[in-house]
Amino acid sequence: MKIQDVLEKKVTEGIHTLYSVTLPNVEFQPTRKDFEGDITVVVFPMLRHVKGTPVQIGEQVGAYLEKELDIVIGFNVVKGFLNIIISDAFYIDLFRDIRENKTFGIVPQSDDAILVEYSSPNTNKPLHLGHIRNNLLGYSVAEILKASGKKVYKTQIINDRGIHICKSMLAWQRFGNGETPKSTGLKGDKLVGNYYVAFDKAYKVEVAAMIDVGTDKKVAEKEAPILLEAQQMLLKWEAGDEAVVALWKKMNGWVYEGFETTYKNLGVDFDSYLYESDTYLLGKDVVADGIKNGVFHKKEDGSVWIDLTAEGLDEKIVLRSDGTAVYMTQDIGTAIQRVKDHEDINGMVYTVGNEQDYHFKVLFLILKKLGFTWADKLYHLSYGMVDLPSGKMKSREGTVVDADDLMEDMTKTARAISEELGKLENYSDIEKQSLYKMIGLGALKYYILKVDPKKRILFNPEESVDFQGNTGPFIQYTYARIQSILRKAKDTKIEWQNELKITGLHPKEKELIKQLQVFPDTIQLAAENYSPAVIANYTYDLVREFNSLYQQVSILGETDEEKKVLRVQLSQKVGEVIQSAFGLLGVAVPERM
RNA sequence: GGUGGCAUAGCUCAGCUGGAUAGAGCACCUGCCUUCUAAGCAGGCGGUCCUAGGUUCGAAUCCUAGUGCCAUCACCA
Repeated sequence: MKIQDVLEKKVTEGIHTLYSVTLPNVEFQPTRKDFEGDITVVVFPMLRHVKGTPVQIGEQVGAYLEKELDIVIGFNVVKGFLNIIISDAFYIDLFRDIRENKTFGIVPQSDDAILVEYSSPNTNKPLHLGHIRNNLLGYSVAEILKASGKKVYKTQIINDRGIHICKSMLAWQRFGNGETPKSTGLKGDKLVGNYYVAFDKAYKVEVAAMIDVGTDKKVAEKEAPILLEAQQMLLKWEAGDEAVVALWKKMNGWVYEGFETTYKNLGVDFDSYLYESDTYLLGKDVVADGIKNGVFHKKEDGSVWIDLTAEGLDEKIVLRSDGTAVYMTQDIGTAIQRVKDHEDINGMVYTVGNEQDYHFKVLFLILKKLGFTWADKLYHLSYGMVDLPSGKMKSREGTVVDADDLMEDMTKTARAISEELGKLENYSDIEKQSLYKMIGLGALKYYILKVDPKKRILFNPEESVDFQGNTGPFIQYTYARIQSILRKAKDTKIEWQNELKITGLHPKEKELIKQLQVFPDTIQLAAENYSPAVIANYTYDLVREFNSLYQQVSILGETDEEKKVLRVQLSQKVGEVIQSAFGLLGVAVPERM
């Protein structure tokens, strides 16, 4: 039983005994560091029910608790705060339980299943820093939900069709000279991305030339020959033209290969994929049904709309007048398809940037109006943009931070720092390389995930991501130090797996146990809020607490055998929790660094 | 213009359902490596919590209005 539950019961009982009043609830908070005590009862809210001054009530309740409970060994009252001192024995018992629990904080998987969508890129250009945030968030939230007891399916929908990929295809046909990833040594997504840029360049030249000979700018932008040709290509694709489809398949294939490499390096994975080329027609049937049911209405020109003005939104198009699908149509179809594919799911999470807040608001509302009861279980995991000091990233202007390059840079930075510190003498080059990557990626992932998802991130490529303080490497470093202790403990044959016989705690040890104790609640909180930042901040606090102990007392040098055993056990458990928490963030931890 | 989000130390961020003197990191300054890894620890400096009202015993937190930044409101994605 949790200490809070025990105390709540006793406080309520005490108030009832002392004042014959039944409290609806009792408010607790951790005792501030500047006061003596472990947990604090806030007396102010009781004043509504009990007559008296906060200090009086606090004193009486404190005395009652001390008399009634063995674990309460003292108290003090400051203004309206009753600070309770809990016995070391309680925390030692608590730690015994925590230590024995090999999956501490992790709730066993239930049948409550949920689908998490993330990444979902277009296939005309490589992944960039914005995608990295999306991928890290989606992956981490999926892992957190899993740890909170849910069954999780990770998925993505790939936007593989449309005018954008046709542009790359056309440019490749024209300027490509048959280049392939193999012939150029380029990653497939990079190669295709280059042609997307090449298209834009050629397009701009054409537009400028037309304007020079007197064409109106707007007309030129709409009628540049290369653009018209790309649109022709899209029509051919939709008509199933063999040559176009073959080219489309070939170039998309290159892109997928490139993406896979990036995902692998980033350490994210998926249980399933959907392609828009497979699903873009699905929504149309639903729209047709919706017209019959009166959810949608057709205008004279043939376009189909939904009126959401009653809900405070506006009219939204769901089908163009030429009968082709818009994004909304596809998303309706995709959602329905997913529910069909996963009969056990009880909710879906869409990891998509906050620029699409409105889109998802409308999508969920439409699905609800269509009568799908599961529409209430959809959640848009909306996150802020990653901006550069110069503003928004724009792929056509070459201001994007490329995902692969960034990971490579982080690895290089990790190498430079490691070499300077020179702690890896007997590591092989391969071991070193994998460690540099682990640290570099750790820095990057933590840097992005520690920020509340809904806040935008300002990323300055000039100032490299930190490796000190509240950072991934700092936490990895602590983990490595712990492993070093455990290796030595093993070597020196300390009987540290034995049952604890200790009766008293160092204040730092107590603080550490308190911090360990809240790990399970932290996972639940992170899951409820879809926020890896909650996990990141928790881990940082835990690690700070451990380092403080580490510097203040000797662990293996402790002469009292029982104290030594406790400290080694504490170290081990802290290490396990770091590994577990970082696992939820998708960050690996090293044996040494 | 309508709607939504954000605003906390020079910079980057915490601050749980309202609770004590608003916390970390970076940067700057001062100590600490013959003893478990100094990517560390201990301490110092640094705040009109955007502004003005309101609710409350109590507001960074909740409500209202305003300011600033961002997004969105297209037969775009």
